Parts: sequence; C-alpha cells; structure tokens
Amino acid sequence: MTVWLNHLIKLLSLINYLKMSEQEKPTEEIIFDAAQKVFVLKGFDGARMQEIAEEAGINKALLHYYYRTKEKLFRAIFERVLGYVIPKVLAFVESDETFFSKIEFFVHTYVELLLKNPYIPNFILSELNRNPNNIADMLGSLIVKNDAFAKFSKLINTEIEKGTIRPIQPEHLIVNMISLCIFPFPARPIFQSVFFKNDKDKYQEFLKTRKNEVTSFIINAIKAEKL
Amino acid sequence: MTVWLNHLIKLLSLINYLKMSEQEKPTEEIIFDAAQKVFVLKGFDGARMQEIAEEAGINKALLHYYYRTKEKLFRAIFERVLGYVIPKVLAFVESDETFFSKIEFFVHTYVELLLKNPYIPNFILSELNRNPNNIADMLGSLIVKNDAFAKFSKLINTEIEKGTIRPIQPEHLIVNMISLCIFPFPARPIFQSVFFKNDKDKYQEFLKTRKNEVTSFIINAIKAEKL
DNA sequence: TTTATCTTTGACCGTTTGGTTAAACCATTT
DNA sequence: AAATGGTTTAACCAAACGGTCAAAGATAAA
Repeated sequence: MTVWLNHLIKLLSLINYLKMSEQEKPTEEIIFDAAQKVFVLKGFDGARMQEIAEEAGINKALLHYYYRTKEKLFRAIFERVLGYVIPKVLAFVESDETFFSKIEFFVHTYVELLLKNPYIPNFILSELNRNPNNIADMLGSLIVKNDAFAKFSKLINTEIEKGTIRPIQPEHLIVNMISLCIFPFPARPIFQSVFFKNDKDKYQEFLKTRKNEVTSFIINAIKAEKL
Repeated sequence: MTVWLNHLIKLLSLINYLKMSEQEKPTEEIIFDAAQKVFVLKGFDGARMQEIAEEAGINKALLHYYYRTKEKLFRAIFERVLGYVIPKVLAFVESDETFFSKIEFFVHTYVELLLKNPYIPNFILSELNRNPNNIADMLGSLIVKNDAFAKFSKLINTEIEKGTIRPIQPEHLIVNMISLCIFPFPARPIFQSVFFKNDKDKYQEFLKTRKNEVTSFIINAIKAEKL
C-alpha cells in the first residue's frame, strides 16, 4: 500500500515536471532569456540589472542569486550567443561538393541566421570594442579548435592551382565574405533611411535578395577569366 | 602719443592671440577634443563626464558650463565626426574620369580614412544601435542633400547600358563597397586574433593591402564577361 | 510535525553618476 | 580703483546604480 502510494506520488511529480517544462520555464532560463534580450539590445553599459529583472518578472536580488554579478551574467549570455552562432557559420567548410556551392551555402546560412537574429552583430561588435582581448581570445579558441580556417585556406589554394579561381589571399576572401554578409545588419539604420526612405519592409526584402546577389558577387569576383 | 600706445597695445594683444592659438587652444576646443577621444573609445553609455573632464585637464563643472548636458555634448561630437567623414567619402562621385577609377578612388580614400581613424565605425555603429531614428534621419539628410546616391545610381546604369559592367542593383553595389571597406575595422579584434595570432602589425599591413585587393575584388565582381 | 535546504522577496547600503550652485578668479572697461 | 562680465573651481545634491542581507516561502526528507 505504501509502495503503491509512493509510486503514485512519483507519477504525479513527473506529470508536474512535464507540465512545468512546457509552460513554466525554470527561473534560471527565464532570467537567461530576459538578460539576453536586454543585453543584445542595449549592450553591457546600457543594460540595467533592474530592467533585466523586470523583463524576467522577478526580483532584482534573484538575479544576483543565480548569477552573482552583472559581468558574470553578461559573460554567460555572450558565450551562449557565440556558441550558437559560430558552429552554424563554420559548417560550410564541410558542406557541399563544389567550391562555389560551398560559398553559396555560407552566404545563405549566414544571412538567414542574421535575418532571424539581426541584433547579434551589434551585440558582438560593441562587446569587442569594450573588451577586445578576452573576447578575441575566446573567439579565437572556438574557431582555431575547429580548424575551419586552415581547411578553407587549403580549399582555396587547391582551386587556385586547378585554375578555377584567380589567385587571392585566403584571408582577404574570407574577410570579404563575412563583411558582405554581416555589415548590412548593424548598419541597417543608415542604409534603410538613405536607400529606402526608412521603409522597414523594403529593406527586409533587400536583405533577402542579398543572399543570391552577394553569392554571385563573390563568385564573379574570384572566378578565373575564360581564356 | 596715446594713439601710438593704443596701436602698440593692440599689436601686443594680437601677438598674444597668435601665441595662444598655437599653444593654448581655447577651452571649448580642448573639451571638444577630449570628449571626442573618450566618446569614440567608450561609446555614450560607457563614457563618464568625469573622465572627459580629466582628459581635458579641467573641472567637471566646466563641461556643463560649455555643453549643458552629456547628451548635448555627445550630439555635438557626433555631428562633428559625421561632418568630417561623410564629405570625404562622397567625393568619389565627382572624382576621376572612368567608372572603375572612381571605384578605386572610393576604396582608397575610405580605407585610408579609417586607417587614420579606426574607431569611428564602432562609434557610429553603437550610436546607431542606441538611437536609430534620430541619427539615421541626420545621416539621411546629409547624404540626400548631396544627392550622391542618385548620381552614382545614374553612373552605374550608364555603365550597364554601355555593357562595361554586368547588371546589378545600385543599392547592392554600394552596400557591398561600403561593407568591404568598413567592416574589417570594427571587427578587427576577431580577424586579428583568428588570422594573425593577434599580431597588431601584421593586421595593419593586411588592412593596407586591402586597398588594392578590395578594389580589384569589386571590379572583377561587376565587370562584364568578355564575349 | 519537525527539520533542513533551496528559492524568493523587500528593504537596505555604499558608490557612482550627471548635474547644480555659490563663490572665487581674472581680464577689460569706466 | 571700482565695477563688469565671462571663466573656473570646490563642494554639494538627488537619483540611479550594482550588490547585499535577513527573513519569509516553498519543497521534500526524516
């Protein structure tokens, strides 16, 4: 009888847990999401612990209970964002068969990622400015570990030898690719107002068309001239 | 005799003024330069009025005597920076004879400008994030007034008709040109650590080589294929 | 029911922040 | 030499900030 009751209690507890994991996120995650929202929008200096607490619907003291300081909370958010973004972007090296389709894959995944998370570039850039050394090292280890750059570098040199693309320093090519993908997002307010009379939808449409435009721009820039 | 003395006094006063304008800048300018230095490096939220005062070697109250609030001081700096940067960049439209040399002119002046003022992009981007509407309007009026975009747009379409370049939407081309020039500067800490093992000099050299690399990258990307 | 542990809160603290004020300073004018 | 008006300062202020604390609530075990 007691055993039976015990099982029942455990079952009820399990049901309750499943309910919770659907509706009531654990506090730690609520805080995390709220903090990400505020930090990404306002940067470290502009964000207020009070605002994060309100966004999470909790007391300010509870923030410090889970993440002791503002700096630690920010660091956790920053690492989470990087951990989410970087693998997605590096995947292109292992992706398709031909070199040009790899480039297409890269541009498309990058731009689509930023269409869903348009504030991430500004978030990373402003933190880069606030604290260049720490972050650069952190990023570096994440990327170097994957060895994506070395792989891509080899790919490029192979294509140059094959004669499919003109000679270009791998660093230049990848910096160009990244610049073309990212920059229109943090610079959105300028381009949107100058080119599209501040029409939000038109700029959104413009960003979508860039997926194909930038791809062919890059390929045209590097492909070898026909003899 | 009195007249003679008067002249002498005025002459001495003039000498004194010339001396001053060489060595002792007027306080207002000292403040301005100090504020620019601090704001550009730390952004609006990160900058402290106390720090600006110390940088200028004056009392904090004197800041408020000349520029009543932090917001007003920042705005003055921001307008000055924009007023310095934008005309230099727009000059390319009126510059050389051929279309391709215009592009070369644009890239070279832009990159050289940023080599001298590498923190300006981050400064503008972070302010863009903090206050998109105001600034975008301000930028817009500065550029629209000059009508540079319309002129460049016409130039592009002419070249397309002539068949010297492949069809491309002017907005895409100019966004690409700007992205390629600017982005490596605010993203410096990443690229420098990932590609150059944090070697400052090597990255500086890399940025210099971009002047030619980016120019030919763009031209290759848009020039029409030979039949 | 009691006990022990984890979670949550309101009230509070010391510091820093942007901004003010009244008085001192200083060069001209009268 | 006295008055004037712009400049500079030390001292000060209220508000906002990140962070702490003791106590109340909740939860599950003994």
